[in-house]
Amino acid sequence: MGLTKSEIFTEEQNQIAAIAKVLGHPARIAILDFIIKLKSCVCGDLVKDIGLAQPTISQHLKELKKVGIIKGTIEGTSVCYCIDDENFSKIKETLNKFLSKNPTENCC
Amino acid sequence: MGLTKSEIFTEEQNQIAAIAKVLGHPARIAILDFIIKLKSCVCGDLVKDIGLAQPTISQHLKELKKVGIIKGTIEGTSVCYCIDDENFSKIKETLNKFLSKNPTENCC
DNA sequence: TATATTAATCGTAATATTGCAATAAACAAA
DNA sequence: TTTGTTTATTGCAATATTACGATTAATATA
Repeated sequence: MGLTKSEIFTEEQNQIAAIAKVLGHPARIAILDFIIKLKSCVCGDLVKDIGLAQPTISQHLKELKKVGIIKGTIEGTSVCYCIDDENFSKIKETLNKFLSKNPTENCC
Repeated sequence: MGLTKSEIFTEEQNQIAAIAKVLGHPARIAILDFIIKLKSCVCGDLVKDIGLAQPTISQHLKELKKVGIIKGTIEGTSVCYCIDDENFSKIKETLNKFLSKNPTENCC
């Protein structure tokens, strides 16, 4: 009831789902788009660009950080958010591995 | 609230997020694993294999069908669920396009 | 030190998701 | 037609997510 039964799935299934879940919100995709385009990596700029309240953006950044897609570096009073290249590569590998296991034939 | 503000994001951002969201649950990954391995495509076999109640599996199948990853074919009293190859290819392309846009350099 | 700037955290309301029991619907077989 | 088999739908309880105002924490600057 509202609670995912993680224990009945494999480690890998849970991991893939966890990554996909974090990517499963347009605000987080928009944040990644913004950071990847190197427009800026300062949190405040994200708030201005995306159009959600600062606490909301902060919350989404936290989610992205949790799975290791981005990392934050404190620079004075502001925080610089960047792609965590090493982790993001691993994440992409995990997803690609799943996406590439296609059935050679189908039954219907 | 609890309501995603889809209108402030691009079509593409919403689309990527919608796909990722559906993949963001281990039961749905397990279902895809099962179908892809061609163990069986009958709904009832999924229920037995995965260990969630029949209505729960049925609900997850509905989600997967909604974004076009799978399709269901009625075969007598049972339903055969298979990967919708054409749609799944498009979905993978969309995801890969996003995953491959990496920043050439990083700021931190 | 006082004040501004920036981002995180807390608390809360609204909505969404997950899971299942009960039931319905659709079809096959006796 | 009746009965069994299989899947979908309904209704509901428990939990999670999204969003934001208010506040806090941390640092920079006057």
